[in-house]
Parts: sequence; structure tokens; C-alpha cells
Amino acid sequence: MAIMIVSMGPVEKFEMKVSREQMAENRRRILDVASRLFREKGFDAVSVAEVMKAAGLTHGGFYGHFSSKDDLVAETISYVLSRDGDGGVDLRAYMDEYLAPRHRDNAAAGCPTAGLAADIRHQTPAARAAMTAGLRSQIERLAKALPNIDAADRRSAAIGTWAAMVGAVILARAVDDTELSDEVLEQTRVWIEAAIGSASAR
Amino acid sequence: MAIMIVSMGPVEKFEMKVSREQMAENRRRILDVASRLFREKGFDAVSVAEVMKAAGLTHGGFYGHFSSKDDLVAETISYVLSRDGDGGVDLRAYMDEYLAPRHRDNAAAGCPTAGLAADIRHQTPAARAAMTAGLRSQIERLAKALPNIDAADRRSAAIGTWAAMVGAVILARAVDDTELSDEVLEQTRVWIEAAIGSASAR
DNA sequence: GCGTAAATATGATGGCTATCATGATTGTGT
DNA sequence: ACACAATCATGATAGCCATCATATTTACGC
Repeated sequence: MAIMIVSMGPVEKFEMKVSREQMAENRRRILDVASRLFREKGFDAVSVAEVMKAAGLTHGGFYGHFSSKDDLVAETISYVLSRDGDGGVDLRAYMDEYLAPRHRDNAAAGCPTAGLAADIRHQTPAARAAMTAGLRSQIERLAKALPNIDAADRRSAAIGTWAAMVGAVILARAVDDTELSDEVLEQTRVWIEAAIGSASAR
Repeated sequence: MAIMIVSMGPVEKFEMKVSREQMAENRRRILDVASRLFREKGFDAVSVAEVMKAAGLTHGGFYGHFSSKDDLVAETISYVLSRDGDGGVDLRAYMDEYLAPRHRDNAAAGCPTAGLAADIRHQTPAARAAMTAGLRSQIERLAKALPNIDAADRRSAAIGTWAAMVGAVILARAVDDTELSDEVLEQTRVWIEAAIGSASAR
């Protein structure tokens, strides 16, 4: 079992001005850490100071990187959503991973849409625009992963499938009973596969 | 066009102690107003004082009704979820209402699950328990509304359908582009109807 | 009718948060 | 090498919020 050292403080104790490279890495780390914290706790429940501390910095430097917390929120959304690979998807394998207890129990590293979509309704226009772009490309990615379905129905199937996947994870996370929660994930998977199967058999 | 007077302040200006009946009505009004505000803005974004003001009271009396804000949250969830009728459902009509722009644009009066499920993950065990009970009865209600489907598949269909409905509304609300948002609602409806149709035709 | 307890109002309090101001340190272009 | 500017740390500030303390009025049991 390999243990990875994840936490890293400021590289040196008294390095007040860092190189450009360091600064870019700091910014990336802020976005990375923010995306995890936001997914885990929601936008409102995470403070700027908490993000900076988790990134190994202090709160003061924040406004050198972002103009406001709202700015960080918007940038974080486009950061995580644009990072998703746009290559092909094996839908069966993707669904197995997505509709799984492991994913449900690890929101911090999980799908940003499942973790943040509901919260984005209350965010700035910039944040909502980033989510819109992300949803658009996700629908297209899923449509490409449904080659057995008639072109006419493909977009509908991609949208319906994605809505069910996101909804199932959100419901599974809301529920306090593991058995019911597992059932929601599992039966949503069964239902989607049946729907895709009968649509492609037509 | 009928204009309804909805807002009602404190019934009389200087009534410091009110009758039992008045107090019960006040409590109901607090829960009612809280459920609307929470659905509209999320739990964190609504303050105790805001709820009380919207109920026509001041913030001080709050702790006579509830032991904490967390308590209010939990009570509100079971209040709004238990209020849903448990009679039969015409699934077609229900879906048409649910997956509609009118519902998307009116979260305050809309489905509590769509409005609050994602937020409940961060709430107290009591709140999550209330949501669990609500989800259970909703699944059963939907299963009853799918009489044309084999009993073996009925629960799976109810879960998948509900996940897709909730997910679609959440996604539609997150998105900043009306056209895409409308499409998500409409195509999810089409997808579910096709899935139900082919499952019942089997 | 009367005293008491209940219901709500008014008014703190302490903690948290976003944001800003200032200062220290040191990369970077010349 | 030097000056400048960029980067981050330390330390306010102002506002909001949940919660509590106390006062005020009045319903309700006797």
C-alpha cells in the first residue's frame, strides 16, 4: 500500500516572493484544493482562509490570485469542468464507476456536477456560464458514447441518462440509510441499462 | 387576473403573548415560510432573522419554537415532505408539471427534493432521516403509478424515473441558457416516457 | 378576578468571514 | 549589481449571524 504525501506547506519558511513558476503552481494548488473543498462541503461552507490554508498559504495572498471569492468559485468551476477528458467514454464502465458507493462516499474527488450543480443556482453568472459549458460538452460526450442508438434519439438518451446519473448520486448522498442509498445507485444503473438496451434493440 | 394578498404581518401590533391557537399558527407559518425560503436560497443562505421576519415576527421569539436553526431545518424537511399527498399519481400529468419551465423557475414553491436534496448532505442526522423517509415514500408512490410494468421491474423503474426527474430539474436550474435548460427538461421527459413505454410493452 | 407562566419583543454578545492595508522579502529585467 | 515590482505574510476592519438575557404583555388555570 503506497502512501502518498499530499500535504505540502510553503516550500520554504521565509520565502516571501516566489518565482513565477512557484506562483503558477500556487494558483493551481489553490484551484485544486478549492475544487475538492467545494465539492465536499459546498461553496458557502468553505471560507477563503480555509482554502488558502489547505493550499499551504495564508489568507492574505488570496486577492493576489483572485479578485473575490465569487471569482474563485467561477474559476474553480471552469477549472474542474474543463479538465475532464473529452476522449471517448466506455459508457458501461463509466456508469459502473459513477453509480457506485465509492463515488457516493467520496464527493471531494468525485463528479463536480453531482457535487456542485445544485449549489450553482445561487452563484454568479460567470459560475453558471462555466457550468453551462460543462453540461453541453458532457451531453455531447455521452451522445458519442451511445453509438447503438438512432441518431434521432441519441441526444435525448444522453440527456436522460445524465440526468438520472446525477440525480441518483445526489439522492444517494442525501439519504441516511446505506441500504436504500445503495439501492438507488444500483437500480438506477439497472434502469438506465434496460432503457439503453431496449432503445438500441429497436 | 386575481391578485392574492399573501403577506400578513403580525396580527396586532402590541400583542406580546398570543393565544395557544395563535402560537400554533405562528409555528406553522414559520415552517411554511422557512420551507419556501430554504427551497429558494438553500439552508445556509437563509438566516433565522430572515425567516422570522418573513413570518411576521422578530428574531427573539424563534427559540421559543425551535431549539436551534438545525432543529428548524430538520422540522422543516419533515413538515414539507410529509405534507405531500400519498394518494395515487397520474404519472404522465405529474411529469408534465415536474419537468416544466414553470417548475424550474419557481423553486420556492416547487419540489423540496429537487430544491434541497443536495444541501441535505451537509445537515444533521435528523434532517437526513427526514429526507430518507420522504424518499422512501416517494419511491413507493411512483411504483404504484407504474401499473403497466412488471412487478419485478417496477421498483427499479420508480427509482430510475425519480432520479432522472430530480436530476433534470437540478441541471436545468444550474444552467444559464434557457434553450439548453428547456431541452434538458423536455428530452428527459421524452427519454423517460420511451423507457416506460418499452418496459411496459415487453 | 388574580397570579403565574407563556409568548414574543428588544437588545446584547461572541464568533466567523470577506476584504483591505501594510510590510517584508526577493525574483526579474536592465 | 540595482531598482522595481511582484508575491505572500501579518494584522486590522466591518458586517453578519446564531444564540442568549432580559423585559413586557397577556392568556389561562385556579
